[in-house]
Amino acid sequence: MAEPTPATSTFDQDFPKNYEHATVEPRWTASWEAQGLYRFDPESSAAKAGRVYAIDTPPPYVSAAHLHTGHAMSYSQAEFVIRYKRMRGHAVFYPMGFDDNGLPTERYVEQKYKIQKGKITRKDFIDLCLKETREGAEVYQQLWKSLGLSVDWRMTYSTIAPRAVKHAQRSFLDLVAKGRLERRADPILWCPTCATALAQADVEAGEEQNRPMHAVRFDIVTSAHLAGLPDHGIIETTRPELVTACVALACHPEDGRFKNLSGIHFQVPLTNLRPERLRADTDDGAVFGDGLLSAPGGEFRQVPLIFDESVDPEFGTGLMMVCTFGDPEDIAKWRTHKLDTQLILDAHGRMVTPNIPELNGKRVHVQEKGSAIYSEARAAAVELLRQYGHLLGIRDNASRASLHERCSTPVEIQVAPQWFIRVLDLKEPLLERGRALNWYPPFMRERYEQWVENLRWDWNISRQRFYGVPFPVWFCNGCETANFAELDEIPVDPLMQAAPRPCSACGSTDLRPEPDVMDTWMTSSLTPLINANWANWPQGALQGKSLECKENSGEFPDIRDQPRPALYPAGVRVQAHEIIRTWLFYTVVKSHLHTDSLPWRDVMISGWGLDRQGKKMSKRAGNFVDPAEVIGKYSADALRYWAAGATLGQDLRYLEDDVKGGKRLLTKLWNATRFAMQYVGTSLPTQAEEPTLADKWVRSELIEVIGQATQGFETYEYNRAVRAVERFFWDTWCDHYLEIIKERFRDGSRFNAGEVAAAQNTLVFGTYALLRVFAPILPFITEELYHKAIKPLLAQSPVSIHVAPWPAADDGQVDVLGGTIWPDAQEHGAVLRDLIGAVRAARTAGKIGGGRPLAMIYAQLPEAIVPLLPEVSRDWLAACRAEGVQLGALPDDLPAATLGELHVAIAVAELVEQA
RNA sequence: AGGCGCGUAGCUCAGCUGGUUAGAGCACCACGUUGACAUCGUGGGGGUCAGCGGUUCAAAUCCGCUCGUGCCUACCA
Repeated sequence: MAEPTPATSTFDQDFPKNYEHATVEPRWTASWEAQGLYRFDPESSAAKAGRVYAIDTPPPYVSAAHLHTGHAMSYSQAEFVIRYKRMRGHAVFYPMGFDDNGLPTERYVEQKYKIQKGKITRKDFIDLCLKETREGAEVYQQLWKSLGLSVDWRMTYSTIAPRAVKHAQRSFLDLVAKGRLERRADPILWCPTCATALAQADVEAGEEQNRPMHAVRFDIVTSAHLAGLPDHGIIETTRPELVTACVALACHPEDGRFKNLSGIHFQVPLTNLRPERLRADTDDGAVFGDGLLSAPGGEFRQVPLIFDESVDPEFGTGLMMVCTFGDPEDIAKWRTHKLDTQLILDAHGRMVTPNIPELNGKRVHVQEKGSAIYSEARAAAVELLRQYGHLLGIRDNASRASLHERCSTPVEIQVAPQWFIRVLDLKEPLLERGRALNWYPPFMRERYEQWVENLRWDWNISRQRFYGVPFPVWFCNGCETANFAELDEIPVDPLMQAAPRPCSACGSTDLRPEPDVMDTWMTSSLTPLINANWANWPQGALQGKSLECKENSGEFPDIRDQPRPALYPAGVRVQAHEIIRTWLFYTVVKSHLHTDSLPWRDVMISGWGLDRQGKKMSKRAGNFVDPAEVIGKYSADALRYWAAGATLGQDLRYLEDDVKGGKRLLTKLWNATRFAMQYVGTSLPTQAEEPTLADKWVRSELIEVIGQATQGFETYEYNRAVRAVERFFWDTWCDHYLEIIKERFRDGSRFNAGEVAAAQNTLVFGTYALLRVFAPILPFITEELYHKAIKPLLAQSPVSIHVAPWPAADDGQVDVLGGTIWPDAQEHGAVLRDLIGAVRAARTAGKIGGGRPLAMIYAQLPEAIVPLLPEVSRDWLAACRAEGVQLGALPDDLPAATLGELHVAIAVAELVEQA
């Protein structure tokens, strides 16, 4: 009989009664950092064997400085799986990135410093952006560390740093070489507030609101007026201010009302207006001042009637105004019918109508208070149309505007030369890539499919902004040829560096830099390639390498800036669902074009962090909770525990009670481990063990639970893993097993030394296994407990629980105590559990506390259970602190209970003595 | 307007390929706990699994429709 090791003062010192997360967590953060525990090691055997797991998580916009528990949630969720993979023996490559180039940062700086593009020098502006970027990154890194993210901070990238710039420029040049890039002066989406071109993905639908429909009369040109035909047509439009940009009226070819009108022309209202006083004096009209009025005096511009299948005869009057440009429909008809172009908006959304002073210079869109949008240009146009008798009516009409997602301004369409990546011809191969990717959860693929199917624009990557990756391009002032930098000349900023050679076409040395910068997604779409240092790859780096997105092959130069093709394709991309159409889509495009492969094997899509009411947390809404506060109050582990409660792909509400639940779990884990170790002592038992049913049962259950947890992590369903483990721990391990074995250590007469040794082994190895399966979720307390309780007992102990082997192997074999599952142990253990439950119910019925010994348990049991009693009864009696059991009819006068088919009554010790 | 997700206890949510009496946590009630528990344990109340119809020996689960809700996409000049 081994002596139990009771709590001593030494034990209390080594193993404090309370768990202090506020001191423990920062200590381990520092320790892990000092050891370089999470560094990617290309020399490790796992890396050399090709067991590499590279992670591509979102580089947050550091400019935002608004981290909330929603961010903490999604990064934690990714990290659960990352820690699991590390324990499975993968060489984990987990870098953090910061997205600090582009429009989001510019918008932030503009708002913070109340400045605008154009009123500050390009250099000053960029300096401010860089400053905010540095400060933001610092704050973020602090939080990520306190959250326990196992990032290799040496590998951090920034999307404005030279390495990323080089990648973006190489990507550009590679696409030029592949014939994927075009410079075109197409009509493109345009933000009048930001004064830049946009891509389709930058546009979002606004709230539905009243956007009145205006009926406008177009007179038919007199010479074409035939007897019996009408003398005018009526169109309906929500954009009356664009009437003077009309280039055609369109109808459906089968529409009977217009069939006979083939060949006729209409007069465009207001185009006959001229400024009153200066009409005779000048030709160009550039000098009109305020107070001038227009008056009829010129010729009406005439536009044809065109026939187009896309016009819906049922809509409005069946006659549609085509102007340049109100919406994509206009562009389509403009293209098909080769129509004239009448541009009347400038880059800031102001009307350019020199002949109509009342309209000229007026803003098309003005953000009013609330969500209503009032347009001064529209109001003026309506007034003019009414004045000249062209406005036939206004009716209410609900629809929604397309907004620039960064500033919520309704987008316009402009024509200006831009760089485009042709993608519209790639829909099929891109859909094929989407199908080849492993989506977790699978239904998220639908979002991708729909986006690709609905693509309507090539990817415009030009932005008329300051803070972004420059195009490595100089234009020839002589012949307008675009001259590109060579691969060995990047990264380069043409605004700072003169063209390295004369124009390739005409030999001129008169070259000017491309002033535009690249779309921010041009860079962030390269994150898997940036991590692999693709821009530094030699020719043929991927040759002979499987791009099947299976396991990666080995061979790593270990210097940070060296090419690392073995990290590509990455193992997994983790991101939220709302950027499937942007980040995920663009990354797939790039990998398809650059490497003819997928960028990663798996994609894990997380949901949103919601507030208590179920609204998405955001800075703008002001409904966010600061994760640093939560960590301070409840610990990072508790916050992570909350995050682990989300079903993959589903949103999760932030409820403080759930974080408190995590804190409770930590306390329980601490106490249970501390309790267990009191009975183990300072070394493992040498006595051969003789496990009882309780030992066999709990070990068998544990093995099953480990299997469930493994299965959960393998499919990125961390919540299944944590729920299974937590339930086992609380219910089976604490409430049953630990209660059962107390008696083994308390009363030396009941159990022999082999049985005590069995309990001690179970405690040690069960605790070790539990700590390991909890470790991905609760990295801090598991590390602390591992070092306090387990590591000193093991002969060959891992330096950290986070590099300890996962307790299950690929083939499902579990290494806990030899992985033995005893036949019938789970079934018989369930009987034991029920028998204990029945007695506990009887105690409750008789108001008898669990501490009071029982003299006798009277039991009436089903036939099938009776034969199990020899195996079950000792643990049963021990758990119930009962002297004996007697089968048969139950005495009437004792506290009794029924659980299923089990009927029991109990007699406390004193009562028996008195009887 | 299409697509996807969700609708299960007062609240927040699990319930994978259909199979005992539908579960957990929180909240609530009662009882017990000076021997691991800044508490914990035991027991209890509480559900038309949104609704209707279908398939099946068997449906929270599969199918159809309807309603509500959220998101994605498209938007109608």
